[in-house]
Amino acid sequence: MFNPVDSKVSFPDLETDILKFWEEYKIFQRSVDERPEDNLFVFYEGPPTANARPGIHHVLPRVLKDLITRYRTMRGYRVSRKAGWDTHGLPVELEVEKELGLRSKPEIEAYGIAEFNERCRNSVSKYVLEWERLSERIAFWADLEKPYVTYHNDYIETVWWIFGQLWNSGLIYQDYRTTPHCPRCETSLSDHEVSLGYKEDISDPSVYIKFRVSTESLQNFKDIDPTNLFLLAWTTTPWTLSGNTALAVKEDAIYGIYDHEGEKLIIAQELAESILGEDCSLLDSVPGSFLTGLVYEPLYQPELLDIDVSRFNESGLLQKLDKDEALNTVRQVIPADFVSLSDGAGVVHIAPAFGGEDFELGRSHNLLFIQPVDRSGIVEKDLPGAGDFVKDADTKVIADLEKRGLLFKSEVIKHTYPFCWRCDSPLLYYAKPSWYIATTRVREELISGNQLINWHPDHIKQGRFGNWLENNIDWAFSRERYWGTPLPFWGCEDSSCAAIVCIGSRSELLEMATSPSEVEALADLHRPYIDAITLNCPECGKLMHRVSEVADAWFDSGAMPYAQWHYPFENQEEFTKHFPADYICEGIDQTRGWFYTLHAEATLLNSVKAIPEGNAYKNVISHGHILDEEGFKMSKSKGNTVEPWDVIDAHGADAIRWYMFNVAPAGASRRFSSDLVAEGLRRFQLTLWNTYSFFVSYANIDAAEGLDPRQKPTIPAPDLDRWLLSELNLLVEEVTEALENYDATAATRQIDSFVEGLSNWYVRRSRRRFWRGTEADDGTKQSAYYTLYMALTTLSRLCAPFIPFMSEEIWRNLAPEGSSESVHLADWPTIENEKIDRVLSDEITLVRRIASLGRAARAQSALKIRQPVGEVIVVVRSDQEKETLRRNTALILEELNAKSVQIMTDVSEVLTYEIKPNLPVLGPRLGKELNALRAELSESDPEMIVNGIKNGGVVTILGHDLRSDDLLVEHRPREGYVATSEGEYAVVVNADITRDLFLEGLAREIIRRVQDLRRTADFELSDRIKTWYTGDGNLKEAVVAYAEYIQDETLSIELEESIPPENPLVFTSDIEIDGMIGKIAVQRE
RNA sequence: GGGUUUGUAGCUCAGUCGGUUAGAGCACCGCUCUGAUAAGGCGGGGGUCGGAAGUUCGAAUCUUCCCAAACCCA
Repeated sequence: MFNPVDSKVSFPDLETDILKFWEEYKIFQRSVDERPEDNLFVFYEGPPTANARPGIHHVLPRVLKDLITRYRTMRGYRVSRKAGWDTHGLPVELEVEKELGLRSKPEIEAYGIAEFNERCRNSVSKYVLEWERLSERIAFWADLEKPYVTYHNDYIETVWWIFGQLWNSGLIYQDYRTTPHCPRCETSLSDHEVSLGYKEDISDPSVYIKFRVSTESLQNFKDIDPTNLFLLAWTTTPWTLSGNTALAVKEDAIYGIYDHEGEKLIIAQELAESILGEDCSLLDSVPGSFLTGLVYEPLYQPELLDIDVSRFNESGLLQKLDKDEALNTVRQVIPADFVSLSDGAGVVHIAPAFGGEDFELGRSHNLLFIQPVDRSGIVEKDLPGAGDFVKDADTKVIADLEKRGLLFKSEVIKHTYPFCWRCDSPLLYYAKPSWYIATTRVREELISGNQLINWHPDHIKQGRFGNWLENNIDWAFSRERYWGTPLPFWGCEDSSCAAIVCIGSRSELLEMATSPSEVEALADLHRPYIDAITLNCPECGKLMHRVSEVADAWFDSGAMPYAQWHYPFENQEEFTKHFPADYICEGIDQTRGWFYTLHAEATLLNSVKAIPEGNAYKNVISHGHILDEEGFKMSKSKGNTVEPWDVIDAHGADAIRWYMFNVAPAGASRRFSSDLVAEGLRRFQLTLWNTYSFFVSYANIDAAEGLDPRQKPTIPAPDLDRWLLSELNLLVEEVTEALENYDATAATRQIDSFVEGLSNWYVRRSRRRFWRGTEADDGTKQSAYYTLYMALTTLSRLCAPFIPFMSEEIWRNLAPEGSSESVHLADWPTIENEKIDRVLSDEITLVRRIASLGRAARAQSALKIRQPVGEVIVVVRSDQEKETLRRNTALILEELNAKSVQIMTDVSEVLTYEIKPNLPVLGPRLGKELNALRAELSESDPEMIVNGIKNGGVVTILGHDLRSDDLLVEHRPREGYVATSEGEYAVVVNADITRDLFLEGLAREIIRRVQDLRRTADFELSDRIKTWYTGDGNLKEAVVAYAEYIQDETLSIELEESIPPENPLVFTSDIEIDGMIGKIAVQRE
């Protein structure tokens, strides 16, 4: 006996029970521990940040991770999965800033870094419980009890070790980079943050400035008089003009030299008219390349004002110049591709300290680098607008230039400009020193390593990820922030020594610290505590202080394969065994995120021989995003997230999981739809559940007679059973292949279609075998039970990784004696090749197709299904198909409720033909003549052609010899016949109803009414009854003629023609069938 | 601005080494069946296969350009 199964089930309740079972019996732990230690499948968990509640969009990656790891477990691998939390970084700091009402770095520092970081630490665990609760509820199995946490000291120490390895190999250097900088928060903004703060219609100055060309450089400049010759440049940021160190032109553009009110102006010819107006004359034209090298007089010379001046050296690094060197360097015209002729003057003002393109140009042309504005945006020293914020300095600069006669034109434009999304300050593009890892030095290794990664979807490899690696730039990994892994670099306080050391471990720190006891007392490696530790300079013996920056939190995430084990300080063996990962899975946005940082750090460490392998992972699913109903990404800030608990409480976790796998391939983005979750539940889960429930209820009835579904039948299985077992094994094959290929969607779609066939064909066709009593058994009942039992227990294992709860429920109830107590401890089903019979599969497909056509034909006949018909004629393509159907005659008769069937390959009396050219064959052969042939074919007599090509004959049309392979013959019903056809198949129904058929139809109507009455009376399925009837002569005749049939079908021990007794135990109903009136009654025996 | 991906019925998706009338599920309408089912069956409406041009006997499928969306980058 199995536990009774209610067909009405609440999946959320069921799942909660299963969760208790898993917890009580430690099923997860055992699913790991019971697998052999030497057969590992390594999974890495990409750490989420738990500083916000998890949304439905966090469910997808979790269930994809869980699917593959569960599958591998069942395949016999030991799959340890350490959970992890990503805890550092700006998003965390921003949350805390918001909470505390802090608006800038000075305010944070005034508040206190220690307390601030403490708040950050608490904030990241704020929602850990929520995450754990959701993870558990959706059956995401991971070791949540011993997760790795990026803020732990051990984790930080491993990150330091990595820095140490890279530093020792010279892969780390310091350089400037240009970033969008908020002068009020005094920090760089990420691109994402910048894009949050663009504003339209911002008024800014639009000024054209005259740069005087110095006369010394004009020896050979055409025949132009060098006096009063100016280059005309345009800018919307006059405050950057003091940082100007070059002018850029487009080499292949034409520049004109114009006489304008006695001055000579150089400007792109294309733009001249719009800027100069008509009040000018063209003196000469030159290409931009002719201008390069021209020396011009600077507008301002900060080098005279004790402002630091540097210059890019040959290695592209900035080198500070002394005053004389600075004064001896001229400013020149240089070429640049990015010079636009769509606005401005075609001459671009270059200030390397204040723009990304400018900075790169400075580097490639060894320009001067002058930054007379501090990080809070205040102009320095004696420049115009000194002491003012840059935007306020603009008007003073303009006034100054006007006074000096160097302003050509000053206007105001409206354009789009970025502002800080937090404090609304205008952002400045500002070059700042930053720490870099020379990833470009291992670019070849990054690219060749990528070739070994198995990407899903595969276009990521050469597309997104491959392109990113091809265009790799050095990794700027420092952040001027507080809550992060502190960079382990200490610099000598003596600027003439300027030595830098990198600390690779706590013990090294202890060794080099000026006060080892302070290091020993260091309970937290974060700022500000670490900042207090000083070292003795190994070069000069003076004090060294830590640099102020922390590491990019992405660096932490990429360190996870090592840091999760505190490698190399501990767990060397664990690390070796768990590197690289067999499988990882994250969103498509991680291409430049975790997928890259993992790959980069492994490649770098391998290149310095710190680890034996250069790839951190072998297989990866990069999944698309869950979008909202409008197709936009879900995010907390947009407020368009879906609460996962609502969906779970309504439909259950299995339903969500199934939806995630089934609705779209993992790589595609999908709009979340609760309706589709419900649809999957109805179509798939409930169908499977009801099949299961059907099985259990009948098996329990028959158990009373000693029937055991687990018992292998002694007689050979009927075709239907063989068919199901064949389909089942094909399914095992397909699902296994799909999962080996990390294709969840293909797998679920196969399972879906199997369950459809199981329920709507196998069970429907087998229902009577389960239903009839053992006394009527022809020996195939045992086979039916056994077959369905095999299907359900196999399905339970196949479905276990997808819908772990329902699979568990089925397994726990049905699993054979001695099986593992959880399906998740069981082994993946093996393919029994000898059970696969593809011919049989094709045959049943044909039979189902013919049955479907037949039902359509019957529907057209306007006869109800209960009314038997005399004959159907089935037309198929070949003798082989004819034979197949002949073997399934009984089945077709029953499906179509017919008395006899004729199976033919040619029925010209009732059908006519339509002849079509077989295009794939004739197309290549005939080419252009195909159209003429088509026309001719539609005019020809189809019967003549069919007769012509019969038995290998040839028909000649328009000079072409056509054989049967060249043509397709389709059937059309002749007028007056009820028939349905599809391609070369057709079913014809003879709609003549004889008296006998009519009575049988009536009998079936009566049976139906009795069954209805049984149900209204709430009888049990197996209750035997007594039945009374009275009525119209036709009805009586039908009952008499088909008494035995009616009794069998309705389990009526007695069938009596009389007025039923008045008795509360007797249920009576008046009936009316096509105007024939009667009465029936039933009573339980 | 660049790269990658996607665009097929109201919704979610199949289908593309070029081939005959572009399919399925859901939703909608009609009919039907029912002693496992929240179901099942049969039929119907609903598509310029994102748009345009080209190659070809033939294009949802190949080529080019354009449009839209998502993601990444600038």
